[in-house]
Amino acid sequence: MSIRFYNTITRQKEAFQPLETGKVKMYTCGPTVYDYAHIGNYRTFIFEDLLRRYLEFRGFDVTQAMNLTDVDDNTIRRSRERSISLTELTNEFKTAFHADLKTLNMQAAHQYPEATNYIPEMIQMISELENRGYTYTAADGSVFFKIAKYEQYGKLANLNPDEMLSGGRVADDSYEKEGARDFALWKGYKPEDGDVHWESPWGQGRPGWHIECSVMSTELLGPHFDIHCGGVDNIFPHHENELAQSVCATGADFVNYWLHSEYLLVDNKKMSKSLNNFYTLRDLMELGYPAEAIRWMLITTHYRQKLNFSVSRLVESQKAVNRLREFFEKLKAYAGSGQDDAQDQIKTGGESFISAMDDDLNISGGLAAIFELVRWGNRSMVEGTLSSTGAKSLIDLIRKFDHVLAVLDMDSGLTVDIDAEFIEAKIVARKAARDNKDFASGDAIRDELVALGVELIDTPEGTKWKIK
RNA sequence: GGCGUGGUGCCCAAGUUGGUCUAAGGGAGUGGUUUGCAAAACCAUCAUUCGCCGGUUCGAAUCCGACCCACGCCUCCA
Repeated sequence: MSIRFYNTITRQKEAFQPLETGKVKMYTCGPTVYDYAHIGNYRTFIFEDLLRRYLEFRGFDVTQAMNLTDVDDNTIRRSRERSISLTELTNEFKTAFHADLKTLNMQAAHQYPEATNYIPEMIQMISELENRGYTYTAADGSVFFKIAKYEQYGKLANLNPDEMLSGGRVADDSYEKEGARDFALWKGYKPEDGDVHWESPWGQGRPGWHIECSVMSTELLGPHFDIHCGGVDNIFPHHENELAQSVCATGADFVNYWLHSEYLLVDNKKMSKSLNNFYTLRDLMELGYPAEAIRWMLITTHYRQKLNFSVSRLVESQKAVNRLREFFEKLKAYAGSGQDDAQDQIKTGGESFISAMDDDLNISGGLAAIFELVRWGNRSMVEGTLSSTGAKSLIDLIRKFDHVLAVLDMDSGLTVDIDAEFIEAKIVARKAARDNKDFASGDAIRDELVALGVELIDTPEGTKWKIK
């Protein structure tokens, strides 16, 4: 059996076959760094994290590049609004982005190419397109890609260029184009661009949005690579345009598998900056929702399924994480001496997980396999039939699963306004009361701490506490 | 107008190349076990039913047709 992915360009699931055996090269569209990313944005990034982690789980050597768009209309406009330089603005949000990735326990990409570091290469690719006759230059020094010259245009998005409506937004476009659907490779300088401009064969200006990804993916992964991902809103126009540029410039095939994640919704509407219905990661953490609950919520709905965000889902997610973590902790503390080495369950559990996840990352099926194992393991521990080697084997398997899920070792990111010493002192006082059978005093201490957001858990190894 | 996705128990959600679905898994609920309390865990229970109508078939959540509803894309967007 092999891994199968739903490929946007063929609109069907296909067996995954990397270009080079055992190695996967993936390019994942990253953020435009003009503001904090919201959790809808993170849904896509976390899907990409899941994809990469699963490929690694299956033994592939993965190379991932994620671009950071640090020059475009939004970044320029925002930096001027704030009267700071473009670099100053984008550095602020690059830093914030990396911090958020860490909070959500995403693996760092191997490369984070930034658009402004690839201007010469972009000019080179545009020149190549010009040489091959795919461009024209407008009076203002802008260079456009002539989609009429590329007969495959529209294949990825499944759009027929002749039937595409010319909406109001096109009329707003102040660049001079021959065809309404042609897109800018290079934008001639305009006063609104301030000091953001570079010298080019077509005069002062700045790159169009799409060219950066064609150039940076080619530079870092080669002209032809395995997987390209992003949110479904990138299918058109961004990825369609990238595909056109790359194929026309290099003459090579571009991407073998296009994978796109669906939207995160709020009240059944797309979460977006323009609808102003978004939450940032920081917003949610300030409201007291741990990062692990957020990660779990985003990861456990299939990536091609719309996910309706709600607070109750975060609460449910936290409980699911807790169930897995409690199981893991119980296994580690298990001291029973049964005879069952759990080999049958480990075999079927592992196989079920893989066969589900191999099918286009069917995470629900994968989780079902894990939780069936959890229930069996808990029962075996309660009944004492599990052997200590069985417990160790289960721990190893859960660790492997957690390479993919990546929640067990997460820092909750939560804090309380009281220090650990205070809590420890309360625990000692409570123990003294309980040793004297003074349960009323002991319970009063428990209640006091609960009111402060701290939960006490009595275990055979003593009383532990956690932030609730 | 063109293209596309989805409607499964109280909530989330898998299953949709027909039978093993007497519909997985998580959360909530209910009843038990365990527990000084709490937490966790375990057991039992929780859809004769898969938006609606009709059809094909020995057999349909899964195929076909019509319809209803929700959402998205058609040059800001993850």
